[in-house]
Amino acid sequence: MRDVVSDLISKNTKLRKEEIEKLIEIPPGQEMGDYAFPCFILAKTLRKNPIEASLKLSRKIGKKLPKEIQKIENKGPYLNFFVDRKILAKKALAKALSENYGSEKNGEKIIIEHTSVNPNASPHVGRSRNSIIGDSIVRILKFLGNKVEIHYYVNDVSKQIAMLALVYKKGDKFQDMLGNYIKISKKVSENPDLEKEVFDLLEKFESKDKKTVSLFKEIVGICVDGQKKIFEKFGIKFDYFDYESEYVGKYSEDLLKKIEATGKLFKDDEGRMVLDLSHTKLMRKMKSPVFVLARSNGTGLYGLRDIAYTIEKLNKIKGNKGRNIIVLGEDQKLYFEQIAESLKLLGYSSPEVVHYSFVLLQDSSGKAKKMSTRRGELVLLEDFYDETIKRASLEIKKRKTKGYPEKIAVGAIKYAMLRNDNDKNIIFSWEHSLNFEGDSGPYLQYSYARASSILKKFKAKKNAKYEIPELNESETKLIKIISSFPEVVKKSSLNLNPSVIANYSFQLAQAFNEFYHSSQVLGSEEEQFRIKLVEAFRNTLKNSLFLLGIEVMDEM
RNA sequence: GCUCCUGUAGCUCAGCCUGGAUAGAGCACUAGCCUUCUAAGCUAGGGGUCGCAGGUUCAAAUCCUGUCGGGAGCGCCA
Repeated sequence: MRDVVSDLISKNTKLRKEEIEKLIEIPPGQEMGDYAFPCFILAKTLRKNPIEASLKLSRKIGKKLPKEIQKIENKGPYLNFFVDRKILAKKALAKALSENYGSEKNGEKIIIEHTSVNPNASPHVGRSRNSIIGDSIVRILKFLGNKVEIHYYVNDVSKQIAMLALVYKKGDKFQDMLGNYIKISKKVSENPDLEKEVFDLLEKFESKDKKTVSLFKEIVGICVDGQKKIFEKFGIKFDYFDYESEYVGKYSEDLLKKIEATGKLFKDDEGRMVLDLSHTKLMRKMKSPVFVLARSNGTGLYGLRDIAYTIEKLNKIKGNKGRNIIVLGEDQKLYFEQIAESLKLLGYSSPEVVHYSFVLLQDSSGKAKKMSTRRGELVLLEDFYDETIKRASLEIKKRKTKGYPEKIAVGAIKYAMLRNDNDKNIIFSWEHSLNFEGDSGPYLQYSYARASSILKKFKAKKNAKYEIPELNESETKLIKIISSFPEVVKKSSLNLNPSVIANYSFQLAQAFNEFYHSSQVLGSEEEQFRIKLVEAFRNTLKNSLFLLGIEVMDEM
């Protein structure tokens, strides 16, 4: 419909269609029409004030309106267009009733790495933001027809695992890891000798001491399995688990030689292998613009292995025009730039990166603080999940319906993690998170259930045809929002930002609830049409929630 | 000290990329609506110097500069 308007204007002015497309806006209120064209730009060329320019344009256009445009109206410097609502509704419904509404067939190969939490404990809510955002991006990209491969990079070569290894006892379970970790962290921070022991153990692992390797593997195995189970509850899956330890030794030593060939690698005063990045923009972002790749004893560091790993991922899509995406916390911004510049030196392009900010805990006084695994000041994803299930079960019991508390809990949590823009901190409070009213996951699922309930009670008549009636305000609003779904999906994929879809879903559900309240469906004169509208809504919301990883149910 | 992100109603957030018409939601608060499709809902109301100060522009929450508050980071952690 926007197309019709821009076409019309371009025929009657000297402006190019693409130019007009950008200028067209949606008026603040429905009574002002469906599209508006601000005439300030015409004022200049016509040498008239914008109000006169608008009048002149409207006289010219008004002579012959296409059938899609019902009327036009001047309002100050704006020219407002009222589209024919029946044509609008017909077009929108036809599209929105198809099952894969909003999807495309792009066929690009995309590798995405997300989650990659330290395998030392159960993930906390802050880190889960990585997985939830990552999973949603996967869904969006797949929905647009791309071939997506999901990777989890397991950081099994770390001080954290070495610390766990010091206190690990046979038979320890995943649930024990966090407690162990907090205990040993405290001890290590107070005792330098113990810290040395930790590093010695890590070195043994890196030099592939058999006993140490099997001990590390055992611990990491328990942790990865435990994490996998939790993510499964959230419907988050991975295609590959890539272990950092695979890149220890020869693999990274070879890489180091290649990096040396760039002439930017040097040994510093203390014997470390350091990459000089003073020629890059990191010059002004770091105290000393270098990237330390190996310790003075010659063993490689995390960054080196990460470069090796990233190159491997990049090679997988080489030649077939693929994309490489990685989801990282905001604490990794500078680090990632170091990786990117290193790759550039080696002649590689760097992956696209999605950064997200941390989840802060709000205490009873209203102040927000960051979570800390080491200090044990955190909310575990598992605990959050359990509490939310309790709350959902209570609600279901109250209204004696059939609902799925697990689905509601996952919906509530995912929505809470996705509704904010990626680079904004999320302020977590139990009170707000357990409130299922208004702007929340359960509200969205509830709207879906309401729609389902209508469709279930509807008895289809044979050969029933529907005419599109005069639309009331809530119907018009709902149809407009439904019809903008494909644009919203595209926008969120372009920015790799699921919050766009989260916000859209809420607007969509809200428009439906307004419609639900104002317009009786069953038994009304417009029953046939309204049923189609409800179907179109339900289908659109289902697709939109699917992209967020939120499941729907017919009853709750 | 330097770099990045962020500041919009009491609280939690949209809008900023791509400048335009009275700055939108939710929670909380007040008053209504269940013998019509699920009240996890809807309607109405109060509540805003869009952190602050400059600048650009016919027009700034939106762009630029500065400044203050919050978050993240800046050499053998991952």
